[in-house]
Amino acid sequence: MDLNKLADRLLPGDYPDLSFYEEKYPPRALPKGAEVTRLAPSPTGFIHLGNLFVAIANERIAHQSGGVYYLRIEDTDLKRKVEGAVEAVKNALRYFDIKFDEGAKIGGDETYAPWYQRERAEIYRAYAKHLIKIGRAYPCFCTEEELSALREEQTKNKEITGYYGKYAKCRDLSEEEIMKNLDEKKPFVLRLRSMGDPAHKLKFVDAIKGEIAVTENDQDVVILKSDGIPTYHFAHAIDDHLMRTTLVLRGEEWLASLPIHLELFDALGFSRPRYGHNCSLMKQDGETRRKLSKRKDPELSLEFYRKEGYFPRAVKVYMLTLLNSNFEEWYLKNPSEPLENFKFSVGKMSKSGTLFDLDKLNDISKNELARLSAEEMYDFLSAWAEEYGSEEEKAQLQAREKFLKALDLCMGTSGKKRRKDFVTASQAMQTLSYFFKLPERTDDYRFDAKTCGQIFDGFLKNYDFSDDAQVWFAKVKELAGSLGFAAEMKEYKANPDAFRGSVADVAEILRIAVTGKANTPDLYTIMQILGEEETRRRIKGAIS
RNA sequence: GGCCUUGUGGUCAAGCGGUUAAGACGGCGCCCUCUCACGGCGCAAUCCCGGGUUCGAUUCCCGGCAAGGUCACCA
Repeated sequence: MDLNKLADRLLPGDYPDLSFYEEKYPPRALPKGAEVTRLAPSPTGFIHLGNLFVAIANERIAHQSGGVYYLRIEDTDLKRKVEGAVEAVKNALRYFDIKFDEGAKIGGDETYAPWYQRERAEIYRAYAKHLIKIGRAYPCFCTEEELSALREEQTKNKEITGYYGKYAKCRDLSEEEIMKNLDEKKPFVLRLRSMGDPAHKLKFVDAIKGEIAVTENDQDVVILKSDGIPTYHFAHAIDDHLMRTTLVLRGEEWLASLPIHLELFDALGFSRPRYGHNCSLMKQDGETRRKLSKRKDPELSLEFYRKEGYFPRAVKVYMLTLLNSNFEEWYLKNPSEPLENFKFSVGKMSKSGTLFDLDKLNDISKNELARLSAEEMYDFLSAWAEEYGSEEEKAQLQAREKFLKALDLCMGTSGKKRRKDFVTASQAMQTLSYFFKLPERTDDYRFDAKTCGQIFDGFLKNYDFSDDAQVWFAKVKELAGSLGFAAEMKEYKANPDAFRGSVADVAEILRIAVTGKANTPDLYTIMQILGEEETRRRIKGAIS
């Protein structure tokens, strides 16, 4: 068979010689050891935690080695394409402080553009034509019905499914048959003529998993779909070669197709990049654990974290602690160093599936927010409210001075000890709400109305807004004593039966009256922030 | 089902032939304390199972088992 003729018939037109592309996209001039990595999402508009997870690893490796990190869009499947998705990806990653050097909607060096696979169709076809000419690709006219019938039969016979060996019907079509099909305008796909043998197992060193066994590929996979657009596998080989990627860090779900990629690189005459397959984020679901799923798990969506108001750095820190097991210890020892100073290593990435732990994230979030000044916290909350806050919350933030005082109290920014009251922006706004209006009581009075009334009356009678904290508390103690409550906790603990309760109970009743809650930071300061009028109004209102 | 990967407390995990088997989160208890938060101290809890190899296996080998991934003209 005249392969050149076949190639011209299948992919008519002039395509540049392959050396053209080699020269157009030359090896990158980078220092020794520099890694070129990428993030290559498909534009579905849904960017999730798993993307962020691998994105951070790729970013760290590129940048700490003095290499390049780029964004490529895998838009070969138009069924999945969503308008504005690329913007969404870019924005989401920027929110979490992941910076690209070049790529789609990024700008930067255009040498290796275009970054959209749809715009690279000519390149793929040129290589596909080459594969036809050297006998490594052939047209397949099988219909989807035929293919699924084949699959069914194979399944029934407990055979391996797919297009391979004797099942590859179109693999050995004669020239006449091919031409006849073409004349009849039958649609076709281009398949790889695989030379692999699954009986051959090869050792392969994965950058994360270490030495693994790979079974040679023997599937004649589709490389060009009937619309002339490449499949992922083919585009991956060509793009990562031409964009001069040195390390392909990707999710573990790709491990199964590694044999295909290996064969493709070899068939195309490309040297292979290194690969690292990282574990996916899992979630406990009843008895078993599974991959985080888009439909069932809102916490998979990055939007979830923005909406809840997680501090972006906290999410990043959590990802880093999952990504590199020694990060946490380093961070504990070097809390004020930039995160970039941590020596990230691919080899330390976890081999096994990691269960996503919201408790752990929350703990990290608390710590991260506790590092902020009141002003920084205010700015963070304002930015969050701008996008996700209610009108009421926005109005509360308008009272900046008062808000800062409340933050100062709740964060302990002017005391010796920092408080860690805040986990997320939405939770913080919720927590702070009693500074602006008396919320519904979340805790009940543990004493009868008469006792409470006595406490309110007694407090109001002696309350002087200009008292300092010591005097104020002395008065509360005095009030407690006069009503048969222990003024000193020590006395109470020594002999609880001798009192109706303690000064703690008295303070609690006042606290609930003023804030609706049994637990808050220092009540004196809260009253100072509220002002005398509001404080009195709330306590009076509590007398029923 | 085939192939691949993984298997240390509830979770994330250190470990790499001999350890009282780190640490962090969570849980529980105590202290501090007007409550909470912070902080301090402490407790409970782990090497998937079975064979080897070895003076000695969490660690090395083999075999099970379990979990996960993947088997498209989706990525």
